[in-house]
Amino acid sequence: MASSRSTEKPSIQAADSPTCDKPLVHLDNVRQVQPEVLSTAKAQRMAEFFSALSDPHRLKLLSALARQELCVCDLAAAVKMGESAVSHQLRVLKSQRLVKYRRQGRNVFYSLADSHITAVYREVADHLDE
Amino acid sequence: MASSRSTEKPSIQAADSPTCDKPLVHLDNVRQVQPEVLSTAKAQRMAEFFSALSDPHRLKLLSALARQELCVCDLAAAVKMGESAVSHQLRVLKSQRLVKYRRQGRNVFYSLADSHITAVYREVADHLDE
DNA sequence: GTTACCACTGAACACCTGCTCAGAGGATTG
DNA sequence: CAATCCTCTGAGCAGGTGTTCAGTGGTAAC
Repeated sequence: MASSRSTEKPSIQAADSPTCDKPLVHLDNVRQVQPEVLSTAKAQRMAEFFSALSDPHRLKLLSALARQELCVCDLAAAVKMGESAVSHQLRVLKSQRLVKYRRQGRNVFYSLADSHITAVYREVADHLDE
Repeated sequence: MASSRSTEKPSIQAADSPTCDKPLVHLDNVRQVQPEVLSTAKAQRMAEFFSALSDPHRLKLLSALARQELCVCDLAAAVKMGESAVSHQLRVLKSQRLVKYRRQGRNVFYSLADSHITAVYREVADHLDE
């Protein structure tokens, strides 16, 4: 038999878990939980999304855009950042589809992309307020 | 109306904006939006919260805990990480009150802290699925 | 008491993030 | 076309993040 503890552990190894050098205190729990664990790919995508929201300057930009659409230099003035820095951060927000934009003459106007954002915002605000 | 393009800029400076070397294309917009911008303190708190969710391993841990409470070594096995790494990450999740824990003998069992977490999870999943 | 086990911690290291600075691209004005 | 404005991009660098490794503390079993 495989493994470790004392006298138990009947036919513990799942077919796809070839080796088991870890302590595994409650192996049955582990096996129940494992199918519920996020896939690496999906965890990665969600992490990138939250990562886009994990900077105070980006959150300020979003809160400004929640009011109305704005161009880059106005955003920079509103949140007191350099325009280059704003542009870099907007790129991050764009990559996660948190904002959309339209060109008008020399300006590029940004606005929030969809409504999930505000919903997430509210849930988090509730969580932090308690 | 106030402002915008070429020949104006009469008494533009707000009382608390002493200097203005930035382009400020649409000053009226900026002044409308500014009070809506998150305070630095609140933006910081929200950023820290999202930051706790911005790592794929931590998201995997949370998805495992969504099923049932687990101790550290079981978590390590479920998400295929070292136990030390899990312990470090759980510290982050604890600091944002995303998980709670109870001691039982040699084990420490972790579980999700409250329901806002799953709500946030659903909103983000919806956002990413479209 | 001794041993084994589970969990936590600190240090060191590699990697990633976000800023500033300098410059390029695109569009409008004169 | 020349000049100006708004925006974007790449390089370079401080600072933060996440891992492993080694060691500590606390609890249960012998």
